[in-house]
Amino acid sequence: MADAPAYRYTAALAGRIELEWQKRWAEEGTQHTPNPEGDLADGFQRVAARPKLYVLDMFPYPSGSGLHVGHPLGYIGTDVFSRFKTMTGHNVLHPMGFDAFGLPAEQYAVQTGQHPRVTTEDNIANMRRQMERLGLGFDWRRCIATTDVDYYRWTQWIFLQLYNAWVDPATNRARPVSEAPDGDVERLVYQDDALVNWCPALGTVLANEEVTSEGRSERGNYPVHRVPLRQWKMRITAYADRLLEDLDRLDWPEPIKAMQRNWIGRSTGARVFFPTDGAAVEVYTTRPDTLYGATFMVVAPEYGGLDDLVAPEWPAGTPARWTGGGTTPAEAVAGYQAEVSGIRDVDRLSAARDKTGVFTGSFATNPVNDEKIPIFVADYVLAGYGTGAIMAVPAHDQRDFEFAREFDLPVVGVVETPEDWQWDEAYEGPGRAVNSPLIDGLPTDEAKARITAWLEAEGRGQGAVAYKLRDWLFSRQRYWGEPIPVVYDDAGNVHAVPEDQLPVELPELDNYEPEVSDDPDDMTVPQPPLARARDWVEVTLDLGDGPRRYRRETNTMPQWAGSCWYYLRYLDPHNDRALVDPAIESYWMGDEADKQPGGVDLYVGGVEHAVLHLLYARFWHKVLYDLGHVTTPEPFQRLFNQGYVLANVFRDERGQPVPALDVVEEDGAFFYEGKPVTREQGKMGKSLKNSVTPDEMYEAYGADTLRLYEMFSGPLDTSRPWDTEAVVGVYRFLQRVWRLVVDEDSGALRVTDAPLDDESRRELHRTIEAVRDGMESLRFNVSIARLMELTTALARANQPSREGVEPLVLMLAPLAPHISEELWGRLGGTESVTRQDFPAADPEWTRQDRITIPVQVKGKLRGTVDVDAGATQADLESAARAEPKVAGYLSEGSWRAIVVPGRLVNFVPA
RNA sequence: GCCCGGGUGGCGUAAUCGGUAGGCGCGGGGGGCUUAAACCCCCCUGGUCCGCAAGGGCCGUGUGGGUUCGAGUCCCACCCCGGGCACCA
Repeated sequence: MADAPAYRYTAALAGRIELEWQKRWAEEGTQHTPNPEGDLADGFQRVAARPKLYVLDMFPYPSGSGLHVGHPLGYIGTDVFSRFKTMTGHNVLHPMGFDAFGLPAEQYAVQTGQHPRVTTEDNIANMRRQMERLGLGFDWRRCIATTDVDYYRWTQWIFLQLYNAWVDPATNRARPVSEAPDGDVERLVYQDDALVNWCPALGTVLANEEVTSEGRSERGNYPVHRVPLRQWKMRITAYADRLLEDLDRLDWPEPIKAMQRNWIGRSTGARVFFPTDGAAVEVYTTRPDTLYGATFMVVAPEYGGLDDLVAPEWPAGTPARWTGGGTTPAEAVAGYQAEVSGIRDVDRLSAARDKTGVFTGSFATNPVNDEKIPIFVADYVLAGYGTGAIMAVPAHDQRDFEFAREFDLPVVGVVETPEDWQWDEAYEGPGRAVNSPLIDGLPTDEAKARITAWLEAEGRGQGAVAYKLRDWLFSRQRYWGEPIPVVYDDAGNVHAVPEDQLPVELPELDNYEPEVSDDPDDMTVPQPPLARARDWVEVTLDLGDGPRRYRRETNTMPQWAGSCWYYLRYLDPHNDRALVDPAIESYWMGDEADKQPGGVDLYVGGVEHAVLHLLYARFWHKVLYDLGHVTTPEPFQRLFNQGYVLANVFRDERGQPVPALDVVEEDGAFFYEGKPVTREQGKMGKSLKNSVTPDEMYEAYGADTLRLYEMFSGPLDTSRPWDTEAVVGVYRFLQRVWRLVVDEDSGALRVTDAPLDDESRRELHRTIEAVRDGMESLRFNVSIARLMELTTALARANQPSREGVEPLVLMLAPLAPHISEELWGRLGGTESVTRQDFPAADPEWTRQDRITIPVQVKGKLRGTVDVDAGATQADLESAARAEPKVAGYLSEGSWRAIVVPGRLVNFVPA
């Protein structure tokens, strides 16, 4: 190393260049993006005529372990794209912030007593340092953290906007409740006593979305129980249709759209009333055409009207199998309810187990044929979907079929089945209706329509839609979250804290203990940590009728709250009169063509947020849109999912990960401390002991090399394994570029002003075309490959031509900004490369005059011919026939030529 | 079970309209520089067969079929890998 030439591009030199330019960028505000007005408007004149472009990353949680090389993949991609777009004449906004509320800092506070704010701010400072060291060109003036009081003040303000709004059925849009014709409307935020997912080990309630299909917490994998609790909810279901329909207008990956559609889960069918001895039971079905096949009815264990359905005693002849061992229906139902709640809930959420249930002792009347059918309680029917009650058609629904088998109930086919149907399962496909007097012979779709019309005419039902989407559980029993800005009076009535009394700040606590239970099955729900702050909870406020005593809400908001609107705050981060100035909002979010929903032009992040974050943010945005606070119906016009950086995970014989760095390979096998270990691919992370930090990479190669490596290892949307060994490839490339400009021994400038020859110039312009294409489509790996080829070509000259080197340096600038700044300066540039125009291909030189055309015989390549680009079919054929290698194959028989001008010639037997 | 992605050299990838498969990088091999090593530079590198060589033949994009003058690319069936949802009536 010591003997390296004095001016070679080494890690040490790269480090010096990078730190120097990072300092200059910060001093000169190179990365600042001006607003059209307000406190960040300085410099707007220069870019006023440019189109705007809003490029956004999903902001990170400020983790204590900082970044590993996998984290910044997307940030580097958006940075390259942003720098490219700036050089092609856009006013580009590319901000960064921190999603800083969350459990880890709170748990650390519990263990150490250190205030979560201190932990959080330390972590933010560290991650920001790492990002700056990478040369990521964020406008840090706009940096926000969701934990900033000035930020969560507006999160609380938005909460109040929703609390004080309802969806007007006349327009299907949110309006302030103050405009409601009468006070009795469904607010978009409300309290509900419904069953919640209580997790004793975490000491909190979780959203459905945070519970796995095994009935455990997504974080920590602890048991979750369903218990009734008074909780805040947001009425996202009021927006289900719009959230579904507007997906069609978004430029998002289809799989993400599909996941959101599936999550919303809209289905159409009918509600049908089944008379009983008491009140009629209403069921929801997507197959009203199978009504004649309904041979029993099932309600959920939590069904609201269940008590009225329980008969005083078992009807004569009730099979023992139906009673669940209860001497009366009431005893049987109560026993069953107890069985399926509590600890059994864990199992209940898992599919594919035997059907269970008990008979209620009562019957309903099938409205189409007046048959008496028994009513059961069973947990395969969910209280939260449809009406919580179903008509069971065992012949045409597999779940009902299994239940009927279990309880020996009749299976009556009412849809024509395929000829050889064996009835060892339900037939769920379409077919003509049979055994159904009102609709016999009709195909399924027509039968549905006909029977629904009949039900409506008879007043026995109506067409209906149902959604899988549930309202959003919005309370958390945690400290480190946004306080919910409501108070309660002595009578327990809810009062919103007036806007002018925001923010409701988090109180200081001595003890952050969330009262976690040692018993993961403990069902007693404790008071949230905020309840400990007595002086804060008990408060005197003047809510318009003089000072009175109130009790504050002690639940906090979920972590999703802050991330629902951060993209709006970046636009106008210091505004203390509004969450964002309307003129600034419409400048950055508006769509000038007015053909698209508008919003963020490019939003890059991982697929893990396909549903939750992206659905919640769309929901809030639509409410803000309805209420006139934003100008677009959607927040994110284009979404792009970056891939992950994967890494080898090595495990010892117990399956424990061992430090990947210390594993050695011998003849294709892997060993750690002499013992064999297994290898697999996984995410990079501390727990898998395979993290590589950016800091190690700057040390060994510099930030530009790291950036370039990450962009070169594959297209941005593809996951790729990390391979430290392969990093040296792009490092060598940067050394070659450096050497084009700088003499390694003397440091002198090597370029000559002599022009390129025509062939080199053609190559240059074709490269420019390809590089631009790769940049536009976020396939930087292709751009880099072409730049490598150009570099090799330019290096062939004794003295590289400035005509080729300057565009090369400019094209490299978005990817490797530091070395490009340095080289640009050495080439005589006086202004930052970021202010230069990206090279444009001259059509004069991308046009090909002579082209090489492949010649095939019977589809196999046998030679090539060089011809004028405009050669006619006849010219091409005769040139091809004249090619000696080809002629050999054509010497016998007669051949017909298939000629595609500009493409190829193929000879086939005539 | 249902719904999405994806299978190209030893490895990461390229070939974006159906038209020369293997460009770029890693790894590997050979050579140069060096007292030596590292760094750096140059050349070769899909498999296989024929040939002293120059050169050439055949095979080859997960498997099997199909469409086409021509298929990594389009169609059908299947296999494997990854992800999402999962009693939603």
